[in-house]
Amino acid sequence: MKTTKRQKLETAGWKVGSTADFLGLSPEETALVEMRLALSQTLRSWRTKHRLTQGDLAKALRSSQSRVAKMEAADPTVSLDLLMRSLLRLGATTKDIAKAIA
Amino acid sequence: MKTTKRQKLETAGWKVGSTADFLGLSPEETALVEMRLALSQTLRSWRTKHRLTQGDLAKALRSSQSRVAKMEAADPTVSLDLLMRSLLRLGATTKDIAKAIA
DNA sequence: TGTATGTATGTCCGATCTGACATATCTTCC
DNA sequence: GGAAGATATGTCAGATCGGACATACATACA
Repeated sequence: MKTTKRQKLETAGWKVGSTADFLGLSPEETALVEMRLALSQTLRSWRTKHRLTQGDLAKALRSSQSRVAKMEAADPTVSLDLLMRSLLRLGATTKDIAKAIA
Repeated sequence: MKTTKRQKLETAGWKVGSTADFLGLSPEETALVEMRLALSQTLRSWRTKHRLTQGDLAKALRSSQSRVAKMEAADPTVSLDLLMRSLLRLGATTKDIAKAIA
């Protein structure tokens, strides 16, 4: 794993090479976690770039502030679907999403 | 829209430029449909490449033949999450997925 | 310190998704 | 034509997800 990715995961509270592996996360599960993280970070960067609060974004998405917070926290109860839908509604393209998760 | 993409959509039963637009699909919704299609096609190609039946794949995924069929048909009841999880379990990487949806 | 603004966390119930089953519709042989 | 294997379609109960609300925590500033 590249150092940058490891840092991202650990920043989000995942101890790569210790906790994750100890928990027995399979490659798929790890990949899903990484995708969720990548998308959540992309979402936050889009939001802050536009100088929006989580509440503002929630309104734009017809969601709630708490859910936006969970999205950005890569909460397990947030699906990739929701993250992608949110990004798309913010004007992101499939290419942007592809770039984020690659 | 590029011709190739239009063909893919129409092959799957979507009349791009007629039904889709007539139904008033927003850009996000269209993008989601396209992603689902791209992933479903990738899934089918991976399966056939491995010479597996839908039943075989279902067993590997601990799912059912009918759900695999729906996945490959880009059925609206199938989430992007499920498609991605399935691809990952087949050995695809996040890069493969990114390439598929881009 | 206290207030205002923004963010995080926990819970709940209605909505959506999923595996499973039944059954229908192909294909490909004989 | 018909049997066998593969794929498609419809339905449903249980599982997961999502918006909403309450509330806790954080940061800034007077």
